[in-house]
Amino acid sequence: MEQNQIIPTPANEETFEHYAKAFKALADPKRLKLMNELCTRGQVCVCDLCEIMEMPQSKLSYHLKILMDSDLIKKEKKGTWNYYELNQSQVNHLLSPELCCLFRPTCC
Amino acid sequence: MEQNQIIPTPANEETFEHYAKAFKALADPKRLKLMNELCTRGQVCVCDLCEIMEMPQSKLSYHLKILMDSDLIKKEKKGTWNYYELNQSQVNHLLSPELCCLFRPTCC
DNA sequence: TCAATGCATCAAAAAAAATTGATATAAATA
DNA sequence: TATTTATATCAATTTTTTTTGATGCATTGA
Repeated sequence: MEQNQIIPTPANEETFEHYAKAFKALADPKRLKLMNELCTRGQVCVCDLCEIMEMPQSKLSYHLKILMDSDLIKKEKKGTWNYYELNQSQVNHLLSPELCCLFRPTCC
Repeated sequence: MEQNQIIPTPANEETFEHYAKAFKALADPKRLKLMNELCTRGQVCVCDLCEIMEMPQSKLSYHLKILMDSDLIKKEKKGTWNYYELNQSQVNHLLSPELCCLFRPTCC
């Protein structure tokens, strides 16, 4: 799925659906803030994110799921806690280097 | 607004709102196809786009407006016709080089 | 085993976006 | 000037997304 070399993507319906879904996940200011927090903090568990984002837990879970479904973030379970972090390779695949300081941890 | 050097973007509410709006414009498969058509064809007028996209005119105008409002496309009026084309600098500002073949005309 | 904590999911309600058909406006042409 | 063509916009409807509060399921620790 991910590679370093640029391989042409076919311009078909399926491709547009795929990217539309990814951009839909990015199309919300709270989710962008969420990604930015993960970008600067690294791994964070849901309960900490609730406080950081000042969001009820069910709402946060909803938004985390949307980001997960587009591979923009990753989850790691440690005992009772679920830790989330940015999925750098997917972010880099989609977004320009200009957006590095917001969402691309290794870039700046 | 646009520059070649990378200047850090502040991670505030306003910034997230701004990019959320841009990604929202990209968050629809028809609009992505539209951008891809403009990418490969260059300047196209609305009536031609209607046929290319197989879309009623009012619907097309709606989607063109959304792309315009995020600066992803540009309009040029020539007599009775309105010609639309991709706004390369904005596309490049947002999207990764990997997406070049779909939306970045000069790239491939 | 029992309570408490962390988290996902569900159903209902609210809000936002997309679609549709109709109408308005402006330029071109007869 | 009257008609046609190209396009934008509007209001009503439909569809999709988001929010909210409740519930359920693991896991931990008493």
